[in-house]
Amino acid sequence: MSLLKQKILHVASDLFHTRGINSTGVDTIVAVAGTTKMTLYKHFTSKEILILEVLRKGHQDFQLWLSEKLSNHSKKPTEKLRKLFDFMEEWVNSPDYQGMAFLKASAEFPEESNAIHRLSAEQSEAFRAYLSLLAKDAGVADHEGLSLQLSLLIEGAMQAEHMRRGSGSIKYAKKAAKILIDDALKS
Amino acid sequence: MSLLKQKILHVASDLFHTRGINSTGVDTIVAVAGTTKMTLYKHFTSKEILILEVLRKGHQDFQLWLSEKLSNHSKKPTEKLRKLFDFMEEWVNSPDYQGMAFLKASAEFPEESNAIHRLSAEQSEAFRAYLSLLAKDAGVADHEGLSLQLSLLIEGAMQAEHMRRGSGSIKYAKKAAKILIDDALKS
DNA sequence: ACATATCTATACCATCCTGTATATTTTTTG
DNA sequence: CAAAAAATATACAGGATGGTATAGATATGT
Repeated sequence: MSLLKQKILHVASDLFHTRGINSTGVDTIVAVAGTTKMTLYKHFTSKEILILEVLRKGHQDFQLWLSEKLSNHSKKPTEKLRKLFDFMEEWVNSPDYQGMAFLKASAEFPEESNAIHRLSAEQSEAFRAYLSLLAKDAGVADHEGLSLQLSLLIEGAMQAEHMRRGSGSIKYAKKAAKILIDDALKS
Repeated sequence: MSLLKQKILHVASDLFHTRGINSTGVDTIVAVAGTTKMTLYKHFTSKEILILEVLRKGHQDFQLWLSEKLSNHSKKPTEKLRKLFDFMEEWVNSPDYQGMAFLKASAEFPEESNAIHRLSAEQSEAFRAYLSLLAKDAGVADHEGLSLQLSLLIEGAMQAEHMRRGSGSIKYAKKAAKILIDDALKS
């Protein structure tokens, strides 16, 4: 992938996160990225395509980062599950954290027929399915249920951390997760 | 308040919810409400003011509805706390449910300097404070912590229910809430 | 019936937005 | 160095948007 294309993707992701997707025009994106509209439209056939690629890259980066962190930490499934929220906290506090893009995207494009909305929903579901697998490996009977609960906590905490920074959302989400995981493991 | 003004507020709230705020033009609002732009701008000096009033009304309606339901149900604080998620479920399934507006609004207007964003953050915090009061009355020591956790679950569930309808988010949020409340009450 | 306030109808302006046309310059590659 | 590819500069079309101007219609209360 061309350097410029990467730069555009990164700048767009940043602007979408700080100003919102609909409120960010392509003129702003190319200005910040230090290029022109012609080049942008040579790499992305439309703004919608650009948005979709930003979402895809963001989700991929996050999933890769998380699963690598988890497998580096331990081979034992229950250890992984227990360490999950520590890594989520690390992710939120990492310098170039740009939110969970699909959360905002689905809010800005609420119609189910919309391609951006559908991709967001898929990513949200994929993340939950990943959590479900973690829980299953750890021997949780109702791993589907637990994964849903954990994803609610995480998505809620992301949202809250964005709305009221420094509210300690992650910290309390972590405590809640511990209680839920303990409960799910013993039954 | 004039009937037309109410109608405009209601239609705007509905359109904001189904199509998004930024994607809904004032032309569309007046067309659906069966009136004209002149009338709209006589009642609301700008689109931003309209958005703010929609948010205020939505939040007020919800808070009134919930606190009334809770006090009608029982006078005992612990009973109220335990019944909370049942009413949340009822709210989500009610015919004219239009989401928790402040969640989406804060996503569409992410800048902290923005008036809409600030109101959203205030409402989110007000809701959490209300939950904290419920928990405190029920004798929960760390009522601030529990209220934060419950609000994460609720906001996460609202978001999820909007993204993947019929995912059973509320049902599992309710189970999680029960576990967290039990844990908080016994310690 | 008269005066006042509210609502409608319609046209319009200025601005912003996505996307394209055209021509020129820079970079890469053989 | 020459040819091809990629990037720039700039201007502009076409449409949507928020908001206003003007003038007429309808309703309300006295």
